[in-house]
Amino acid sequence: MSEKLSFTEENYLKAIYHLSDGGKQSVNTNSLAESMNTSPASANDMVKRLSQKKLIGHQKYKGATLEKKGEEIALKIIRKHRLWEVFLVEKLSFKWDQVHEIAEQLEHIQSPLLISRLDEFLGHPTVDPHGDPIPNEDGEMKQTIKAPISELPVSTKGIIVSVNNDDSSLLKHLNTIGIELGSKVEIVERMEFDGSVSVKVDEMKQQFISPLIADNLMVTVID
Amino acid sequence: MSEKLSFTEENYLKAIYHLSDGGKQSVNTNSLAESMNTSPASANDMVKRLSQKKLIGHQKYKGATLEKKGEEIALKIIRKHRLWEVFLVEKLSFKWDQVHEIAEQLEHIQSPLLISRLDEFLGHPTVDPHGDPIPNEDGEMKQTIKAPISELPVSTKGIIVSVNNDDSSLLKHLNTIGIELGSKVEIVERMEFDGSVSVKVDEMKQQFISPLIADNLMVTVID
DNA sequence: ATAAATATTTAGATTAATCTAAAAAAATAC
DNA sequence: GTATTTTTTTAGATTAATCTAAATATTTAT
Repeated sequence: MSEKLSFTEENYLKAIYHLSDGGKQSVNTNSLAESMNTSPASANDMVKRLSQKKLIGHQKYKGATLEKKGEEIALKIIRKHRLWEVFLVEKLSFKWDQVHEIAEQLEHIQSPLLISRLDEFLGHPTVDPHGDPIPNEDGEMKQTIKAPISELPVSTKGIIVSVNNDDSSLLKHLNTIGIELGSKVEIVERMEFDGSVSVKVDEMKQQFISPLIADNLMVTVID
Repeated sequence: MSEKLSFTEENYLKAIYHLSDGGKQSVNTNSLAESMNTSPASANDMVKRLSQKKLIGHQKYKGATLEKKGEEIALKIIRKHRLWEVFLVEKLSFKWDQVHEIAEQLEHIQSPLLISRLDEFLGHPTVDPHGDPIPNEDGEMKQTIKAPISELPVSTKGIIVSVNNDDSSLLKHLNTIGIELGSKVEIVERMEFDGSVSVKVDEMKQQFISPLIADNLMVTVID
């Protein structure tokens, strides 16, 4: 059936998937080359190769578009990447910002059984430690909901994905109360009179959060 | 420092390590080629390459011998391979005979931190699911002790590594009582009057084992 | 709508890892 | 100790993935 792809080919497919915003747009040679840290000529060579294999579509001077088969492969790689990231953070105590490079390697391991077992072992997570959604076995991804803590109902769980504010004293405060990008939070209680919020951080310590902070902490909702 | 090796180069080093019985003997081109499923010409090409990099020693027509640096690398790969096998069996419920191929891929992932974390996560195992010893971070391997169940003292733990007997009714019996290659056993009690033994299998069910079987089940001792 | 800037493609070369076929050396057999 | 067999090496070719430099097409600006 489908002949085995090289790591490089897989990486190109993944890059095309991301740059095309999930296969919606076509990807021009230069951005692809930049994303792959290579020359436009090399990117063009690879575009020809992948197009020959019917994984992407390509007309001269018109950029690359994912074909169905190519998109399937890209989604499988993304699934593997994100599952491994969950493993590294949840089981091996890595921080959210240490896992990407390792997952870039692990995503190329070939074994469907390994991935389904890993998925089960991790409890079928739907988002990775950066808050990005994990495609299921059929390549379907749940749409993620991203909102400030101030807008989430009580008992919602989520992952801190960004801080809408770069005031250094705010960042320092977050640091001291143990909240960082990638932290898992659960809304415990909301004080309606002033909008302050009580959250549980990383399934451990409970923290009180001021209305201002609650407005600036963006969270991706889990489940 | 040491330039990154290709998967192929790593695999050759590993093969040379195994074929030379841990660096003791020199390895001839033909056996290396056979072990790598390739032609003697290709193996010879690679021997030249690795010798150029000072990872192995090589004189024309005299075969290949591991240099210190090459042996270190080989041991690191073997360490990774065996740790991943433990992970697959202990954490992802693979059977001992399903893990080799996947570990062949995982052993090439580069990240010392990943391996030390994995080692810790698995509780610093000293043998893999086949009973082979796992080198530590310094490349040292505990010598394994292999003996029939009949000779092991009470409370010893081990892994079934072979059955010294291919009587099919014995194999069938082992099968029905849930003992197979790779099973983890602990000696619970020995009946001195007839040499029969009570063992705990895979940390669950307790089983009674006849003297004949106890003599024929070879075990590698853990710890 | 033409010129200038940008993007894309082609041509030709390079490197790693392989191959086949043939030559050369070493081991073995008689 | 010569002939035969086996092992090892060389020579030359091939394929994938890359590169640089040059050529060509497209887009943008005036």
